[in-house]
Amino acid sequence: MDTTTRTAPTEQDARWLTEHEQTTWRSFLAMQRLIRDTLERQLQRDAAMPMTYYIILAMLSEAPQRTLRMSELAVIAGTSQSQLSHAASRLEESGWITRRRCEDDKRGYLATLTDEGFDVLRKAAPSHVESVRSVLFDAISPQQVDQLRDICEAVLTHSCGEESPMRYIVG
Amino acid sequence: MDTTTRTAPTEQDARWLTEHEQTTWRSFLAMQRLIRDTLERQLQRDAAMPMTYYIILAMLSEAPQRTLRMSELAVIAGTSQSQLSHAASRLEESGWITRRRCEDDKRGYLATLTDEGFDVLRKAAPSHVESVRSVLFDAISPQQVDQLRDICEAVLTHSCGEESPMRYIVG
DNA sequence: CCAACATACATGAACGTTCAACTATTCCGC
DNA sequence: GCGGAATAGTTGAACGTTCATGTATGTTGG
Repeated sequence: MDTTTRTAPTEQDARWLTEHEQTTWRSFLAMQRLIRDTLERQLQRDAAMPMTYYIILAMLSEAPQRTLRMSELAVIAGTSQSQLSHAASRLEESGWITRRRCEDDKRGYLATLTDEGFDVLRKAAPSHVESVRSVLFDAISPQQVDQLRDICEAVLTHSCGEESPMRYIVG
Repeated sequence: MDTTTRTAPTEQDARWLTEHEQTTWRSFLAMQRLIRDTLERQLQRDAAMPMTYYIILAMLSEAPQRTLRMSELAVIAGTSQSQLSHAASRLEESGWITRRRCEDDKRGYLATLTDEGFDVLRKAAPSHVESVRSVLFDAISPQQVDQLRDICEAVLTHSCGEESPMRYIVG
């Protein structure tokens, strides 16, 4: 839909995008697809896992004792609890994490990255980082890195400061 | 393509992210999740379709005769052919598009947005655009819009100018 | 204390995407 | 023209995500 002009004007309740915003938005969509597809393919090829799983392992690897409660892990990794639960089942099957009950709060579970999981992550990391670099950071100037960070943080604080229950943390 | 054997990934041949790049990357991931989730939920709630389908309908609506070849549509909408084929089947079931053989090239099919499909799109557009605005453009300054556009285009030209067969067009 | 509610997580069905075939048509060189 | 390769599109299976629901545990007000 052409969002800059309309056939039947109903100006009053719709705030349309300017032409400039429109092109920016489409560029953003294309860039976002490019980055996502690139990384997803690379990880699938080199480590046989989706990026979500990689992030889950990565977040666990940084936690004390390589261990986090499922709910915390979900927030840090940016997944829903349901998604994490399914993912954890697969990761546990693969032997890359373990789950055990949380003693203080028996509703909860603690997920721990196994040595094997850590190894998988260590092997997967270099080519993943290389992909991130080549698809994003090699393409933009240091100044643009700063600008991009500011933009991302502005978007995040704008949404998380108003309505959302702080669901999108930086990780 | 790097054909040098990388048997044991050591520090020296891996180009890791600087701390600054690291935080930028995580902010970007979080922002990208926020935007995607926001729009996906809004479209699912208000129009009962995923964003991919919305984009397909939108791209068709801008085409002459509201018609495009499947392969062109796939490129413009940023989907794989297979994805588009599946989506087109569902959209055809819903009565929002039609497909007919291309007479010049009988391998191809022409997809056309129906009046009903156009109506669905027109009804879905305002709240979608409102979401885009509120989640992104309301959060950043006009100058940052310019910066973001430049960044996106830099990323796109960087990748599409080297290896990729111009798969990520702006739409 | 205990009923009502909230939280933590799991589960299964529905759906969308990906990947690897597969069919049908066109293009190209000889 | 004819055989082989390339192109356009479809299909089905495998997989991941989402949504609604279910179960167990914790919390709280009367």
